[in-house]
This record gives sequence, C-alpha cells and structure tokens, in this order.
Amino acid sequence: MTVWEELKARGLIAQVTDEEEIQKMVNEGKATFYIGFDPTADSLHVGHFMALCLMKRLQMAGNRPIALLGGGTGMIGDPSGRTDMRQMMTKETIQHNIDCFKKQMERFIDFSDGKALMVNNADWLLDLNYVELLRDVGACFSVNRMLTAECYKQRMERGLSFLEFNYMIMQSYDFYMLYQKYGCNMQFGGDDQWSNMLGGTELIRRKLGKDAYAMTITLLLNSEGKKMGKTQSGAVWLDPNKTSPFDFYQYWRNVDDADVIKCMRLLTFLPLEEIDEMEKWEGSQLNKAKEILAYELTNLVHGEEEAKKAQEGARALFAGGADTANMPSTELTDDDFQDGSVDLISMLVKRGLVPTRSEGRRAIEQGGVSIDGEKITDIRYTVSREDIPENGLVLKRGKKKFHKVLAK
RNA sequence: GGGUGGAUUCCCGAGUGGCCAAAGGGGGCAGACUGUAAAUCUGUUGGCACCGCCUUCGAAGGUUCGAAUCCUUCUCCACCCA
Repeated sequence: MTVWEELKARGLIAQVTDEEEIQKMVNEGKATFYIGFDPTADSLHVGHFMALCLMKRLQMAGNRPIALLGGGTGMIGDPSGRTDMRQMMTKETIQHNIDCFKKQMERFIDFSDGKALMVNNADWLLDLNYVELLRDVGACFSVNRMLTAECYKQRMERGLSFLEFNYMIMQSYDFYMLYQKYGCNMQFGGDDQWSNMLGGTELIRRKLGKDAYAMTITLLLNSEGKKMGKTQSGAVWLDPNKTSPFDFYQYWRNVDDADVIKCMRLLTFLPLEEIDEMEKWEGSQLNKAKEILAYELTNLVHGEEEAKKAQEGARALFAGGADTANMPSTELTDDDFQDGSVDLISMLVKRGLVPTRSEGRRAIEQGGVSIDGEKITDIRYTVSREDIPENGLVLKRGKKKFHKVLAK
C-alpha cells in the first residue's frame, strides 16, 4: 500500500488541487511540502496533532516536511472559520508561543540532518515594505475573487477588518517564498485553510509561471458535525501541564460510539486491517475500542509510561478496583484544618472538583458527591483529621471526577 | 462626515421605572437509566457567612424613595447615505 493509498483509506484527505500529481510526488518520496502553524496559544492541540501526524507519515515515506511557524502571520490573525476578530497578540506572547510549539514538534518530527525544516515567517514578513509589496504581489490578487472565498464569506455579515483581509495575502506570500527558497511546491493544512492555500498556488503561477499544489486535511468532526478536541474548559492540549495525561486519556475514552473508529483511522498509527476488524464490534464491545484509542493516543503524545498510568488509573476508578495509586491526590496541611477538621465544601473547592462553594453546595445537595463510595448529602459534613486513614480518602464528584486526600 | 438601529448572565434571546439575580431556548453540571456511549426523564445553572446579604444587564456620571429600564457623555458594532 502506498502512502497515498493509506492517507486516502484513513480518510485524512479532504480537498486536493491535482490528485494525480500530488499522489505521484508523495509516493516517490521526493516532495518538499509545508504546513503552517500560527502561534495562537502556548501549546499545540489535537488539530495540530493531526497535521503533525500527516507530516510524520509523509516523512517516513521519504518526503521532506517544512514546519512553518507563523511569527509573522500571527501578528495579523487568520479570520478563517471565525465569526469575530482574534485578539491581537503582543510580540512577546507570539515568541513565547513559538518556543513552546518548537519543543512539542520536536517530539514528533525528526528535524535532524535536514530531514525536516522549521522556519518562521517573521523572518521575511516583518521586513516587507508596504509599497513594494503592493506593487509586487498586490497586483496579483483580485479583490472580487478574494471576497468570494469561503473564509471571508461568513465574515461579510459580521464585518472584516482590513488587517484580517490581508491574511490571505501573507499566507500566499509564505508559499511563494518557500517555493523559491526550498523548492517547496506543496502546502498542506486544515480544511479551513483551503482558500488561503489556493491563494498561494495562484500567486506562484502568476509570478513564476510554475505549478504548486495544495491539499487539506479532514477536519476532525464528531457525528454531530462539531469540532472534536474541545471540552467545556477549552481545547484538549498536548502540553501535560495544560491537559494532564489522565484527562487526555479520558477525553478519548469517552468519545461517542459513532466516532471511535473514525478517530482511530484519522489519529492513530494502528494498521488499517486491525481497525477494520474493530469496526465490526458493536454495543458495549466498543468500550474496548475506546480503550485502545485512548491508550494509543496518550502513548503517542505523552509516552508509554504515562499512557499505562492513565489506563491503570482509569480502570481502577471505573471498574471499582482498589488501586488508587495513580489518582490525582493532595495532602492536607495544617492550614486546611480548623479545630482539627475540614468541611467537605472547602475540600471540594480546594481540590478543584468544583469551581465555587455555591457549586459545591449544589453538588452535595443533589447527591453528586461521595467519600470512599459513600454518598454525602449534608452540606455541613466535616472530616476530622483522625478520620482520614493512612491511604487517604477518595473524594468523588459526579461520575468522573476523583481526587484523593491524605492527612499529613 | 450624516442618519438609523443595537450592546442583557457561558451563548442565543425576552424584559422599556418597583412583582428582576432577570422569561424562554441552547449549552453546562448533577440525579435516574446505562456500557466511563447515545437517547430519554428529573433537578440545577452569578457569588457568599444561603430562609438573609452582596455584585451583575457595554463604560462613566445623573434623575428618582427605587433604574437592565429615564436623562447626559463616552466606547464598540451593524445597516443606509456620502
């Protein structure tokens, strides 16, 4: 099976400009392609992860990836897929984010010996001269055409600033630069980047008279058509300090039945035959598939050790096992005790199981809190220091939040 | 530059002097059911020292016993005209 066939079979490919040509180049392993990452946060998330996996797959097939960090484009902000303007970031924030991105990328992609490159578009975008740029590439863009681009359409209703309108030109210019500097003639990216990417291929054609290609990766949507990789409290991050390996594991362990196999294909490196086999599973058997998915992804992102810990911790909690070793836990200190005891609400709040005391009170009143498996409904419930056994008490909020407290 | 309309709680969206911590929906959280799934039903959804108090309706002032609601100024947004 060629790389291309595998990509197709996994459903990773959304749109392409010239399938035959791209397929040929990619399969031969001689292509140089780039994917851009705008430093909008201090960690990569699941969407980026898909792009990195694609890079890795293609790199393994002998192609050369370029990771483009958007130090310059980040100054503008991509309006694609947004209904309002992004908050402007300071130069310092952008630089900080870029540094964070770099570290995370190096875990996935092999940058040694020029097998992959990492570049920052700030290196060429920030020095551009406005009038020169206008004369040079501005003439190649038709405003009429740009306005019909999908990424601007929804913004036509709510308003689009000139700043953001220029994003497409900047991204196109990147492609144009990379083509000249590194012979990079392919750009990949999220499906929402399609029109920006086409801008680049067109610019190269007009300026250089050469062909360049673009391909987009399927957006990771759940069965309801919503973006995956998001939780109530924000994105699912790859940085363990922002999303703990346990939470990361749990996110995938809890995906809908309808989405397991799709995620498996799109996100893991498991052989397709194995996944096809799992597709036949039904009902509660899918829990097994979810476990595999969660384990595989945690393994890829956080390493084997963390993946095992997360899996064991989760099994212990949900299967009712006695193993509480891998549960998040804290030791109570003297400050926590008043007259030798702590009240339940304070414990819940301090351990982050509830955001406010009011919510803690509600959770208790509604029967959503238990200690060592025993439901507590008294909001004034307190625990004295002597009541806490050697191996700690397990606080449970709702079905899926656990925390162990130990006395000193 | 001129005109018109708008800014309400996580989101959408009612409310136009006291009965408003603010309808309704969505989302979230919790309970029941279950497979750590979905669907469904129920409760809940500003904070706190919780039968009471405090802070919210773009911002700042003002009128009033009393303002999300009225007045003034300001900021931002949409639409129309130039």
